Amino acid sequence: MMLHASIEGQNPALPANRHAIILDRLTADGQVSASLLAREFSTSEDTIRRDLRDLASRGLCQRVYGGAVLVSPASTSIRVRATEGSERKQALGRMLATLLRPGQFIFIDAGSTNLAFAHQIPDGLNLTVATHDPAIAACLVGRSGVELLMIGGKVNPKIGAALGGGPQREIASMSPDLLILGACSIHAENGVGAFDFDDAQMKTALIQRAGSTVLAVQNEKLGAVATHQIAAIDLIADVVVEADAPTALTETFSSKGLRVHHAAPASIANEGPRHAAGPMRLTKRVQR
Amino acid sequence: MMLHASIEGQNPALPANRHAIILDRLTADGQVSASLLAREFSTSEDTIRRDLRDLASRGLCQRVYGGAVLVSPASTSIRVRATEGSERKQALGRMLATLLRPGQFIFIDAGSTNLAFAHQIPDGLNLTVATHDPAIAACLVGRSGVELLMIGGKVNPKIGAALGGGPQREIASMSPDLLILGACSIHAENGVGAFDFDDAQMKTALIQRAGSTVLAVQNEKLGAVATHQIAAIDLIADVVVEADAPTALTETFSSKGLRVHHAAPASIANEGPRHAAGPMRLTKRVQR
DNA sequence: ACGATTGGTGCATGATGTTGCACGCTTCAA
DNA sequence: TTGAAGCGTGCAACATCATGCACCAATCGT
Repeated sequence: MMLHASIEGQNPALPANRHAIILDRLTADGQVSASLLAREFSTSEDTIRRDLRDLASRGLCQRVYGGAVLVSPASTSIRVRATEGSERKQALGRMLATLLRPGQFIFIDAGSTNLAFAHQIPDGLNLTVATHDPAIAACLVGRSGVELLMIGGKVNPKIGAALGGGPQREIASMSPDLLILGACSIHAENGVGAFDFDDAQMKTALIQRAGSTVLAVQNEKLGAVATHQIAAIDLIADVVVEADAPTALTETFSSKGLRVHHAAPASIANEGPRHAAGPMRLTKRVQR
Repeated sequence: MMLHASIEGQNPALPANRHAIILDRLTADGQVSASLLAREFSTSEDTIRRDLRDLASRGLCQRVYGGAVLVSPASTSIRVRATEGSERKQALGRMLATLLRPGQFIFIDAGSTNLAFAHQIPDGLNLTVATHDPAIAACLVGRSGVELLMIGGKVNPKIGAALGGGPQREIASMSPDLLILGACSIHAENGVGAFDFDDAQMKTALIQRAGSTVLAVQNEKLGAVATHQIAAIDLIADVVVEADAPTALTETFSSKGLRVHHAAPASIANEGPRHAAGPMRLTKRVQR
């Protein structure tokens, strides 16, 4: 860990080395400051920002105003993560819900976006729903017109769902009509990826079992390449993107034969769930 | 959890990280003072107030005059909050939590009382927790010091948990130290009962596997007789009752060899977080 | 050897996010 | 009831960001 002894202000680090050093600093301190790193490497902040953008696109860190932080600090629970960008996730979830057909057997993959989707599932569709995410299951318990199958196993605290050999054996006997695939990266050439090994294995197995697969992605996941590849892009039938998704990327998907669905803009419309009054501060602190 | 080492008065925390640090402080102490935080981050109180407003708008804390306090344990989903509700169940859950020992393997049966208990499980006990209730699992996901085993299967909408042959086979290989048995009836002569056939079968199987069984009951369940008998009363080691439980009934339990634990009265139960002693006095008056 | 290409870098600019302060109002404690 | 502390809002100053562009060096093909 003492590889990169750095004299303040005089570090001739190679570009590739900067990434490693930044990651070290990140795991050590949980955060890095763009301006400090720039001074340390005696480079411009633009270069640091580019590095950070690069790392973030690989899922290795999360950009914030002023620098970057660890992807999922242990202190911020799933519950906190679920509150981030909720309007945009709800919009994606609403569009996903329109793809459902009565009587279908659907499998809902883990993730906060899919949890938002689960809340939007309308009643009376007589669906059979399977999931390995306890939060999604809890949200669907007692919902009329939903028969719920819970996949059990040891719950991975990072992903928030049951992962491993047991769950994979359980789904081996299932043939869902539709798979709602969870948050991961998607790229026209490199296909679909995930950031955790067990999660990737589970997703791979799910895609193989499903009759059709639909994927909802927020803008920051578009065009990113993750550490674990899951499937080629032609295994995905539909993709749901945000209203303001860059057309340059969505066109690469449709040219590959995917159906691209745009969610409604998550504008000021859906403000009301909690305190209607009160000057809420809606500024997002996580960069995109 | 010690990611953000902070030198008093000189914390170079990134703006976005303040949220995580404040949440840490909040869960540790149950309350935070705006002026103290401002000094600690060497920033103005305005910024802290903005942060607090932001967190509160996401339901992660509750603003009070002078700072913020932990949101009362109802911060999960709306559905959960609806079924949870009563302070009496929280009081029972708090007493149940005192019966836990570090390193134990516990199984939590289904039910809203047990969900209230799950919220009260303290951190750092290094427990292994198994449950077949998705709501309870969702509440424990990502909790530090908890290894979570989810029992899968078809979820019974009435009970809100996975029931049937599959789940019973899964638990057949488990030997939990402690079983937190769910809401059912208890009677000194007729033993313990439940109101649903599948649920009763599950509970029977659980009791047989568990090293020890504890049962928390609200007053209305005391002395009642349910439709399906589960076990003789001597299979229960501990029973937790409400503060004002009729002594006539509790004495019949203790005469049978059960340890009877009385929960704190619900009226004062929700007063003050764990650390009563604090230099600052944040009024409980909630801001709007 | 030589020109074209590529990737990395720094700078300028316009846009966006954040912070501290002033001011008037509300709440608290004595 | 009164003084002090806390609070919300608007605003201006400042910091950070994304993008386009020019420049440089290394690489590659001819």
